[in-house]
Amino acid sequence: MEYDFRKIEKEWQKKWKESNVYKVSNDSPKPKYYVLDMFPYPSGAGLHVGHPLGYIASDIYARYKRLKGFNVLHPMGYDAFGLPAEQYAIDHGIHPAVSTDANIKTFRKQLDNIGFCFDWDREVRTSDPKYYKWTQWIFLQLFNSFYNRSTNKAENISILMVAFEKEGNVKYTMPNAQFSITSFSAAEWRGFDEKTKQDILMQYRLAYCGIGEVNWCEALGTVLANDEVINGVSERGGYPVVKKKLRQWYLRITEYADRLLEGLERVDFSEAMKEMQSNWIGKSSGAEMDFEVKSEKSKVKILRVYTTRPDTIFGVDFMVIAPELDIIHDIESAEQANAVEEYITYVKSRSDRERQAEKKITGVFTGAYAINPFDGREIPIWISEYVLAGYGTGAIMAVPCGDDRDFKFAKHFNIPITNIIGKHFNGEDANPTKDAVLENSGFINGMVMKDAIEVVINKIEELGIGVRKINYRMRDAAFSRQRYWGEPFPIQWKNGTAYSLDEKELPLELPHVESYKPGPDGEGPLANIPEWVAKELETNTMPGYAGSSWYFLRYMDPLNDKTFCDRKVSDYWNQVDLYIGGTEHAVGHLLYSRMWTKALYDLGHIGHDEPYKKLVNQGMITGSSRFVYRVFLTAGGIKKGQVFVSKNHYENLLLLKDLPIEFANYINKYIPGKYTELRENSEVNITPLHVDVNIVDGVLLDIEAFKTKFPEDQVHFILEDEGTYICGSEVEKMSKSKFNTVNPDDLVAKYGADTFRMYEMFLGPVEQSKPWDTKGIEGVHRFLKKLWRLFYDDIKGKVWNEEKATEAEWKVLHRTIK
RNA sequence: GCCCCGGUGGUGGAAUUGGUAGACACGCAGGACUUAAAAUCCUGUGACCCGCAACGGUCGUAACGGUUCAACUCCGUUCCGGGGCACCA
Repeated sequence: MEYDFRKIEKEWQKKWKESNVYKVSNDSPKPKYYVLDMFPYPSGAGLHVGHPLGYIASDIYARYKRLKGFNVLHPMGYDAFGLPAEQYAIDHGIHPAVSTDANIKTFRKQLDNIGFCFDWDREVRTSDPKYYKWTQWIFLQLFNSFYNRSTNKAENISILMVAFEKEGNVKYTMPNAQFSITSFSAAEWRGFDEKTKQDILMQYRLAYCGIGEVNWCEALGTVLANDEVINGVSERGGYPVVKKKLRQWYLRITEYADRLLEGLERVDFSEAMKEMQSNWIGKSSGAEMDFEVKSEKSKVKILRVYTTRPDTIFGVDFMVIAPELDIIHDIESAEQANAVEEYITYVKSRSDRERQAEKKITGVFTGAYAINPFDGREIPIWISEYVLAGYGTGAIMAVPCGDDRDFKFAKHFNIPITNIIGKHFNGEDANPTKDAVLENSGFINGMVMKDAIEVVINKIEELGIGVRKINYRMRDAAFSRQRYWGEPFPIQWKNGTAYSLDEKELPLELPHVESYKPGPDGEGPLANIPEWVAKELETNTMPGYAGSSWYFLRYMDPLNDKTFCDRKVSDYWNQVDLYIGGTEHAVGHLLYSRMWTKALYDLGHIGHDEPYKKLVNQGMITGSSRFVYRVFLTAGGIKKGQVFVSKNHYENLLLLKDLPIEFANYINKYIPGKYTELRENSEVNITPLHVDVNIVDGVLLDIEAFKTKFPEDQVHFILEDEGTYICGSEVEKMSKSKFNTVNPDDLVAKYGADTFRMYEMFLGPVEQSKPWDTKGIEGVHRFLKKLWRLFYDDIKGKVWNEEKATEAEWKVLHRTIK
């Protein structure tokens, strides 16, 4: 009785299905355990062997926990809204809903093949109106909330309105300092018209609309979030991204910066992951500090800067303002005005991309001076593109002996450098140390720098010339896309004011469109639909991360049509105990879903404020590409023949002078022309070509299989001495164009799901990235056959019985397990 | 440039309050079975040395140095690989 995996697996999969064995109840006396995979985007390409790695790992763990007596929630679904489906629709005229549905069917079939123990009754699709009804509902929760900084949580906006009626906004600092009205009394509030009131409330909402500089990608026709832009180009497709001012929806994630940071201490994520997130949040503490300005116009009296190093105050040799700041025109001298104007024009001409790619040292003197409040020194005020308008106050105090950028700037423009750290500064490099003893530093002379920081902050607060201040690098997250294939906003505009739709009107369904072309003025395709526009409905749609920010909650209670997830149910399942997925979502999905969880927690909809207890990041499975080497003679050569040379010959060919005689003979066989000619003319073109890895065994090419792809008479081979063809190899990303993808279906068909699953796990640690190599799968398959034979002999059949095991047998068993 | 993680046989990896390095498995080699091959079973398998053999010896955890009776494990320096950040003051 041999190991007939096809029969075995088919039989069991059928049994599982019939008996609903993986159906999970929300009502169980067993302790719960929640194992979650990052749900896939159902792309048209289907699964390759890299995708199931994490699913297999989580599946094994889910089974383990189930056997250990836990009630295990292990669901699967689809992140079905997104750009590629829409792009495909534009190119092929197929509605995204149709192509997405077809893709999901393929995915499901492939997943079933591998024999996962998902509870498919809990499947979710983010593009399903029954699902996005609740995405819209949660959006409205955010829209109708503000962040109360004194209670440190999200609260309903009505609380704010009551407070405004009573006492204005004294107790509630407006998060947006740029807004035209930042403080008002109760009387003033009552005097405002409806539109002004709504505009003010918008400045507080956790989901808000505003005009902002956004990352606009012309090629994709949409706005992208910061984490979707890599080095000035779009993450998807690598298209140029420019800054553009547009009306946008945002999530006020900055209000959660501290809690997102603090929460990291309570979760089990890898250090690398935590670091990525905390870098992204980028908390820094220091002080804002005012400098008196001395300028011709004397319009502006104060320049406010942000610094993390108040201890270096006596080393300030110049100030720098970001070129975008309006204050520049109030302080520039008549003499410098032209130069300043010229410089601002130059900066405007530079794209973000250029600014990041070539970090040139540029800048111009404004003609104005700042006064150091501690020693009265006059400090020249410059403007330069290296200071960013969006961070801190957009102005800095420059300390060239301690900061590399300031140092280079000072050197470039010949600004004298004050040394406040003695021998720690060598005059050739800045030294950012905090451990030096201060010199030339007035009242903090002789102090160690890190101790002086506190002393100086206290002093400036005492003198009333500044405040202690914490800054974050993280910005509010752009939350709208000028696209079709996403959740519509449940928002209706009336006289330029956004109002939420009533809950009863949800879901606001995505209407059918004929064209996916963008609407006018940078608006999305929904702006082309007259009925939509007539109702003044929002024409933007939500970004891809909207649906994925809360899907782990919907799995708990997927069919509920009264609420997104019953509170009793979410209290039972609570946090995801084990979450498995790739690192690419470190600062996107993971941060957003953590924020949504915290907001839902604040508003009392769920009972926990961190969604994932433990996160494991599976490594990427890279492809191992194989190459054949094609030789063409470009002059007087063969007309239609192609010669494929094996690897060793290829390497020799690259070193023409080392070409062995035997090889010259080969060439004579297939290529007209003498070896010497070849050498002198070098009119030979050798091209490595990707060859389908599925017809290569290790590095040995299946020559017969290869020949089927080319007409026999046109293909010649120059083989190794043993008569084999050795391919070249290289590790690359797995992709169809590189012919290095391996389809799990083929492997499952050949070896069975158990072999395939075991082999994926055998490849190495889940967290590690590693190249796929089918070579070792035979060994795992043999191992499983051996295991099978422990129970069934090929001839004798069943070799086990139900007798009680002897002590010796128990020993063997446990030794084996160990 | 800065930050984080890692480096043990041909391969995946065992072994750390410092105490027999390489468990287990894959692969590979030799043998058995077979007309032959596959499958299967048995044996061997870090490198080197001595010996008919049993036994034994030397080296060995990226490299070098240090602490220790004792180092894969602790410390220092360097090299290599992977990942992240990159004008955030």
